[in-house]
Amino acid sequence: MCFMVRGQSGRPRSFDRAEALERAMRLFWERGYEATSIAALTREMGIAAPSLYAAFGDKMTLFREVVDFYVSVYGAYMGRALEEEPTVGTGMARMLHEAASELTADGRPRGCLVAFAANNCSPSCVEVEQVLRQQRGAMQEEFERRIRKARESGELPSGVEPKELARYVAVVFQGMSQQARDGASQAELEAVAATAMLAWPKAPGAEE
Amino acid sequence: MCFMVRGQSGRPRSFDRAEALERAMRLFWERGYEATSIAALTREMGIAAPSLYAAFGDKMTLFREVVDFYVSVYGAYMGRALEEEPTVGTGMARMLHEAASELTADGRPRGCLVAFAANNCSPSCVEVEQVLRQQRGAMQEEFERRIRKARESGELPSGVEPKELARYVAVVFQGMSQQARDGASQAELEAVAATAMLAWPKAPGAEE
DNA sequence: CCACTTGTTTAGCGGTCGCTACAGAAAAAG
DNA sequence: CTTTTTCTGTAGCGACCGCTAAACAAGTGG
Repeated sequence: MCFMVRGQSGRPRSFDRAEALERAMRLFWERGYEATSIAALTREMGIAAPSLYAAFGDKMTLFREVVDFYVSVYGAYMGRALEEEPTVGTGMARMLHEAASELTADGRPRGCLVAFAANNCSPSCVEVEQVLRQQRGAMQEEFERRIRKARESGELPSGVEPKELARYVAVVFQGMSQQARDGASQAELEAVAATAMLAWPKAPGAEE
Repeated sequence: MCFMVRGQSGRPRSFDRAEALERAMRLFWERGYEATSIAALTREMGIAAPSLYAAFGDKMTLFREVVDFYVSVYGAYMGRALEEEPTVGTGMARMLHEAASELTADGRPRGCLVAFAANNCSPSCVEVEQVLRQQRGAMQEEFERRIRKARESGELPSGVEPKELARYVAVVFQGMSQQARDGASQAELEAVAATAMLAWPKAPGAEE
């Protein structure tokens, strides 16, 4: 009873926590927060309810963790596209182009979890709606920062409003996500992305 | 017992059916299909459950009627814009511009019911999801028809693909709807609509 | 008045929801 | 071995879900 601080006492967990989290993510991704019951989660994760609650807290805490995991894994391509491309225009184009394939990839639910997992919520779980709303806001702000940086370096006309342009890109992405849910193919979404980029402001020095 | 076919026997209904339908619509619009319980509906409509079932059938039948009503009343501006404007370009621009104010109007839920009321559904009510999916498809086809007509009359370059362009407009509209839910103002959505129309194909004869 | 039809009210059905009390099982510590 | 700690399985809590049986109320037709 003295210094048992190794955190290793007691019966060991009988399942892989990371794998269980991923399975939970799949279900939330497919059906959304409220429509995913604890019973469905335990079935899919292969564990009983008390194990779930011991490992992840309550349903909402689990969902938060799922969202964090999703964003860091399945949303990472966005930040990469914006960082790695030399100009904001090619960055946004690449981001939307990659979104077309990410949102329709085989072997996973279609569309974006952040865009759809908590759109229709009972009054009891507005908190969950807020979590995703905040994530969408963060994405939009990332767009805005990149655009503002480009404008300051003279890459875009000074008349461009970063907030407005960022909102436009977010609109296109979210619309593409809905289309993916409704069955649009990768090629169809790529065409949408290409069309959307026709609205992108011309560089200051580029005459036609 | 002979020919009482006037449909006027029995105790008369004690509530206004049309008003009850409208109140139901508000609730579905705000919360979506599954998150709106019968208890919430009866409370809001001011009637008891058996009256609801007698007048509207079950929950899904009521929802279908709500959707039809919504589309014919709150979605009518779309068809009007596309019909009344002389060119497809001004028609789409007006439609998106009006959407910016429709989706953020005071005194009603934000965003489009058809876009959001059944995004996260349990396996038990995929049917409802299909109803709205079909409505979205109908909207997109309406866009496509108008674009095709314009192309055939030489109003658009022959390289334009009506289906692709229609999907782009649908993407913008659905994204705007999401933004409206997330709190975007009418002015902000109008800016998005204006930006989106920058991608609209130039008329064949119009040089710059 | 009575017969008939239809709406309303109360009360509650079987089922699922998120969540947990409790007892047993599996590890480390002594 | 026993004790302590932590996880697992069963079983079920109270609340809510969509929906409805049954008794009563309010009209029409005779």
